[in-house]
Amino acid sequence: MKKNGKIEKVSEKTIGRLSLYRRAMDKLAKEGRDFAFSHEIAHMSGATPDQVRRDIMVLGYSGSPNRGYSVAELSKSIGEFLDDLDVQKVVLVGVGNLGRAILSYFTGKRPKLSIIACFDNDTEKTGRVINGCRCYPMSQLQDVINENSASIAIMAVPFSASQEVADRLTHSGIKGILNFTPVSIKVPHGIHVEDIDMTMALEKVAFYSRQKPQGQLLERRTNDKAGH
Amino acid sequence: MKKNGKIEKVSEKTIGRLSLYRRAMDKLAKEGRDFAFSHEIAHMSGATPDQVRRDIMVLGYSGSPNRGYSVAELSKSIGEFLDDLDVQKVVLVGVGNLGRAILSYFTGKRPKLSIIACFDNDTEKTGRVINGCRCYPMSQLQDVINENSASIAIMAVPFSASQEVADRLTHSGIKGILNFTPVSIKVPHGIHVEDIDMTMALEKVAFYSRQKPQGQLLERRTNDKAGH
DNA sequence: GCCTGTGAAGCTATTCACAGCT
DNA sequence: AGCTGTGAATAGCTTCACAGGC
Repeated sequence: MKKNGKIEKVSEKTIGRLSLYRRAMDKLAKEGRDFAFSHEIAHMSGATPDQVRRDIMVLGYSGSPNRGYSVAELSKSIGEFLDDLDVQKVVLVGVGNLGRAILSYFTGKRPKLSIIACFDNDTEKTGRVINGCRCYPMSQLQDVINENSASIAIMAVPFSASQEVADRLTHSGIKGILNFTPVSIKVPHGIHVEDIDMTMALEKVAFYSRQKPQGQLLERRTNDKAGH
Repeated sequence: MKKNGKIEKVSEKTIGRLSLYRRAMDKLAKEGRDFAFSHEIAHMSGATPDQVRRDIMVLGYSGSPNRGYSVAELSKSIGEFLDDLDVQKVVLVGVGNLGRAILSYFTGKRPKLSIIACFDNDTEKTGRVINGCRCYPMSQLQDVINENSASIAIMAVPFSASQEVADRLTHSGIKGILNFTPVSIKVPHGIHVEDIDMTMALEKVAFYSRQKPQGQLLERRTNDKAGH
């Protein structure tokens, strides 16, 4: 998004990294830092200085060549870009081990994102408050989502229930899904799905940590000096 | 990897998708299917038929134009490509909510990947068996990794401990890390790190599920799973 | 005819390289 | 001197398009 009217495409990768930069800013702010250079932000976020500067371009915010970026202002700019004006309401579906871990993980992490309800079929769980979150039976999914205008769902249900739950969520007006299920769910056009596939991630690590025959194809060092 | 000597670079994305294709094969096998077409595999994995065919090329395995790919043989080929000959030993560091969820999630998921130990500082946990996995104190990290030749670690520790744990893991000979910590860890060259950043993922979903002022810049969903 | 395998084209994302600032 | 902002070049990925096979 440029300062003037011109609209520009922002890549999904950039969106993700902006979230990381903001987290870096929060950390620096806590340490009392007022300014940071692109290479510092890059180091903290696992990116390159070029990426950082290019990503920040979309915010329409500019740093200063001799002091870098203002920690407070960059954080604010990212917030204006990423966050909604209101708090966005989130529901969690599936309160098993993973669901509970997610609940305690996210609680209070981001002020503009609030998990307002969770759902499960297990009558041991429904009606109770779990990790600070009220648990409803699945039958109330639609109602609770509508009454609260929740727009985001986190799915941590057994894979066999994935598609059915996804359908019910999209019918209830959910606009984005964070899917922890190892299933590629089908959603109507315009609904955003972000998959977190832990098995795939572990298998990737396993592949790259294998002893490769001749250390081939994993590298491609050109002539760079230090690590990253 | 071509059939003949020629070595070819395989992209990280392809590695990830091969893992998904194998899972699709496992599912089809359970349903009694013997063959599958690229478009079916694509549908099940959230990919395109072109991608599927191209990814499969690296295996050196070929399908048949009129029956598609043999479910059993494709699964076997992917296994030969992705898996090590031996079982790869995995350790989990950090047995909080998330760590326990990970333990129960992965148990028995993949025969060639075995979580052989977990670690924590909490003396309530150490010495016990948690979700089928023996829990050791952090002080025994190096010893247990070495004695068992573990090559992979899953990190689910508090972010403040991230870098220190990563250092100890790499010093102990760990070759790959699945990092659930919201911190970009620094590792020596040659060690593979895969990050699962749940906060970033949720913020991405939140961004894309926002009602945008003029529906601008969100057009053009490229990697839209639903396709059409 | 509809599929696979694959060179070639088309895109997207990252990196280079440098002007301009302070 | 060392940084930011940004066109231009490059590398990496995906999609097109079509030959070849059953």
